[in-house]
Amino acid sequence: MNYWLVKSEPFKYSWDDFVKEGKSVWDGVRNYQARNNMMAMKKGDWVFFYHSNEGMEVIGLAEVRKEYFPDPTTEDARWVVVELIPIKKFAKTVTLKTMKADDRLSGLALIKQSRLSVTPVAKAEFDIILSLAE
DNA sequence: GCCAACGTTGGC
DNA sequence: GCCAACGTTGGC
Repeated sequence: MNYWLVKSEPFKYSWDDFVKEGKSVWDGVRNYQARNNMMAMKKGDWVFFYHSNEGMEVIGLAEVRKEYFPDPTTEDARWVVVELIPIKKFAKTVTLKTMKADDRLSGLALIKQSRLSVTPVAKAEFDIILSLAE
């Protein structure tokens, strides 16, 4: 079991949109590192849902329902998507500020590679963020 | 294959 | 709105 974090600008696609649809095909990723992370996702992996730009916080937990397949929004065979389903919205969101201030999370890929839209989260980091969210 | 120019992301 | 970080493109 692995853990991940995906970013979305809430004006484009928010947690509420995600819940309303009940699932999401994570399309439009056009970055090799982000794509490689999606290709490493296994069914049942857990994924933090993060709001970038507005909010700047981890808002909920999702799960990988379908492993990677070709991105239906492009003819280009290089790009793939995964399908995610919402699990739960957190009682307390975890802000970027909180995560940056926590020494235990200094290695978080979200912080170190701030532009990457799909990042891995270590088990220890996952547990810490989850504990801050409840 | 190098690197300057350019575009995009996202925090502030 | 600004700009740092960084990925991509294209000329050489």
